[in-house]
Amino acid sequence: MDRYNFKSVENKWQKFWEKNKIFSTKVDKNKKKFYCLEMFPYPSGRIHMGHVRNYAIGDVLARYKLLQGFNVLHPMGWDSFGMPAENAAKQNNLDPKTWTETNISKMKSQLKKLGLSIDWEREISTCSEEYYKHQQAFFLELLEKKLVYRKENYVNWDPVDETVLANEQVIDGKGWRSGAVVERKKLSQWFFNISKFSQDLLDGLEALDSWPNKVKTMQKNWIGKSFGSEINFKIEGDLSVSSVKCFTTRPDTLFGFAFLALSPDHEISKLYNDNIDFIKFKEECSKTGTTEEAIAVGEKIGFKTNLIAINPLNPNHKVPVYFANFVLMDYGFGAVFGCPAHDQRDFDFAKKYNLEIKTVVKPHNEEDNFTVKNEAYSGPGKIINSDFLNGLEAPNTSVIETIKILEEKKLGQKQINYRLKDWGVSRQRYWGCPIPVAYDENGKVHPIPKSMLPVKLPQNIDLKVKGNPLDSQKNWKEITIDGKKMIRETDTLDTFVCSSWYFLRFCSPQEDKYGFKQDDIDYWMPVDQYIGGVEHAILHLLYSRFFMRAISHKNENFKLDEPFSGLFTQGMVCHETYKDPENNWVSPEEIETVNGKKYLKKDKSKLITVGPSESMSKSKKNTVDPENIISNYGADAARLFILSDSPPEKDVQWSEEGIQSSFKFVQKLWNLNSKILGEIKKNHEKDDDDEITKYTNKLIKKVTENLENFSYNKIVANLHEMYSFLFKKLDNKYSKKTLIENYRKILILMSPVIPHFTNECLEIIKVRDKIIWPKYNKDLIQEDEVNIVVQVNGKKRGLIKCKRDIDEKNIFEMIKKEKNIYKHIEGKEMRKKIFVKNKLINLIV
RNA sequence: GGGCGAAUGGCGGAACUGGUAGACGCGCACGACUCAAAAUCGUGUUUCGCAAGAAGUGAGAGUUCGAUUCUCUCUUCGCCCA
Repeated sequence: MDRYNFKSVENKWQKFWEKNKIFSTKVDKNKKKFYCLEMFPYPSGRIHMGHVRNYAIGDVLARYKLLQGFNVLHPMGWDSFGMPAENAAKQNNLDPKTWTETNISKMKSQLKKLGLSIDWEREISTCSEEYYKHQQAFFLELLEKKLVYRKENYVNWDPVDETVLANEQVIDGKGWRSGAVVERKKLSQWFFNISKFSQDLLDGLEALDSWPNKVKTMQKNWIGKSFGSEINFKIEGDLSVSSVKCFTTRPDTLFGFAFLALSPDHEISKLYNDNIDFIKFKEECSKTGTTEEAIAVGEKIGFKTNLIAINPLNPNHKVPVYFANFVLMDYGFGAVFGCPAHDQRDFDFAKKYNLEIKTVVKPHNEEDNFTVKNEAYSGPGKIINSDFLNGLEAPNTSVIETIKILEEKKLGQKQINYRLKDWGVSRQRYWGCPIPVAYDENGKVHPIPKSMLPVKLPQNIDLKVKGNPLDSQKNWKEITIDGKKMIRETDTLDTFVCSSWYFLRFCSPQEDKYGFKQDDIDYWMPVDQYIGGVEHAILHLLYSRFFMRAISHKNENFKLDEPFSGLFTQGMVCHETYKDPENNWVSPEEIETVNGKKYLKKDKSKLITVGPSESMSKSKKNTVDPENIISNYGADAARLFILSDSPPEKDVQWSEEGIQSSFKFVQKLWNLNSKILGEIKKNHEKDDDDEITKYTNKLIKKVTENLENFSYNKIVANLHEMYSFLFKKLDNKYSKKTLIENYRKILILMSPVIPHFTNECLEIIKVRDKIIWPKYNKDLIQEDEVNIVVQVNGKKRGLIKCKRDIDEKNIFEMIKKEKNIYKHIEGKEMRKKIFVKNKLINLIV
């Protein structure tokens, strides 16, 4: 038997697809559309196994939908702005643009070798002027709608990268990329008013039935709606402060009030600006990060003022006012009332500064004299020690009742608060989309006129300067608008902005006047299936959902809220980790296996320790290079394996044995193909056509269902079963016509997973003319004979093979003849019989 | 600390609305081919037991004729938020 030459076959079909533009798509209103999108990659220069998995999953779906007759949009592009380009350029004295473009062309050729059904004519790159000029127009549109604004804000400042970091880019108080300890710094920044849509973004989740619940919950928590009350505290003291506003979700614990804590950035702090101790305290505070996590983990410190706050529910109850590092200025009103007994953070603070800890909620299973001891109690219970609030159910009834009382007395009012903050989009970086505004000599903001767009990034600039490279570009910065001299904004946009609308651009990639054509959007959007890593579950998806709302806002034509009607989050690709005797990480390529033991290839005396399988990462050296895999085993084998071992939503373990097994399976399928080819040349006397037709029908049902449910691993199992069935049964001598017809269907079933191989086989058996997804015939799926399980007292005692739809009486007669089963019921009293048609009979004796 | 999810052979994982637990793959063992090896093919492979049989889906309880599947409690792990 001849060997299957994957190299020439894969090359042949990739060329065929490209030359005949098989995957290029146009709007066709007579056809149902399907928009299949995988998250576009950052052009780092090499694809990794995560990409292979992501794009293999998407490609299976796109090809399946194509075969079903959908008009499929399956595009690809590049998320090409961002820091790695700038850093790489700095290190190697290159231009980020050149670096990025080289990477794109490398990665594109790697992706093409995977045999993806992508419409490459729609390729976009976010760092191209054609792309970002539209983004700048969107920015100005949002500015006009007042959805973009500028404000001074404390930011996470990375002193090494000299840039502002988003909260989620700060990990354990350190910059996610540089690892430097993050500082707090006040800067003037551009913000997208995403919080305006908090409720809408929350409500929108309800309708997203085809999103994983996990992701919806994460977004819900991120938006963080909370119900509570705004309270006005009267202040006494020697300063010109009469009251402080604060937000709380637990007004019902007001009688446990022990202190009022203000953010160090609170308005009142200005009155302490000449207090040396306060200045020192503030410095101390700036050492803790601004993330909620940093605040929760870090030590709680306070600065006592000589102000006194008064409990609105009891004017005789007076407590000290502190500045405290754990109070954030942008949550609530930058002030919280401290109730140590029922909030752990307040508890820690009270312990430290010796403040009263008064219990006002008792758990249901405790006596009325219950007191909080070593930790705060935040669970449900009954209100105690609280005068007229005593006895109320906490927190449900008590919160509502307290708010009523506060409102009646005009001391506060009901309020809904969201955790979601406005999105800071300014980045002090060169390699990003320039923000299209300028400032006059008074610092007033002027949008760059549309006629002057795009604001292009200057080229050939020195990236090695400290801070933002654009800031040092005098020639570029200075601009004249309407005869007035102005200075350009030198910050660039967060790259998350680029990825918040790229899926719209794919619908009209060549449109010049605007970011998209309304007609195209009306046809293609929303994305029917979006596929990508769960790491983007919150930000990218939330920002994209916001961006659609921002464009829709005050817009007659554009009425799209949700960009992605279906979402699928795939798991990571993992690999075993290896260490040599000196405890250094070793990559899989440096290892040789002898008798089941792994040794270092270079030095075979050195035994390798095998560690747990972990997500592939360069630092642990447990990566494998997709390009090597494809050139050694072929794209079909790579696709087959990455889909075979685990369900797509879970992590998959890459292994040498696994890819080899897939490689062998392709060869086996090739042998099967040769055998079938030989078989159809013969003239058989006896036909057994029903058998293969029934089998194929069942297979169509299984594969189709598994495709619909993203159970791609089960499809691979189906194909293995199909192979062993056909390979063994072929000698049963099917008629030529039936064999070809069924085999043709089977090849089509396999084609989303291994498209090169199946196209080659379809060509060989000369049935490449009518390739559509096969349908199964329900009548052919039912078996005439079924196995009925016989249970005695719920225990399986045997199987009976009998005709379909046999009744209880007949099956009982048959049981009597089966000695091995009958012995369990012989001579015993029959109490009950449970009979499930075509499945089971349970005899209770 | 809170939320969500998961737990099935040596390993990755199957099992539709409660109805034959372990599909399929890996690994392993034995056999065939071979001077030999690789490749390939065949057989077997949850555990205990020679067998009949018994036990068995993280632990414990419950509902049921029947539970991997439903309910409760607990343990461990993962992810997200803190």
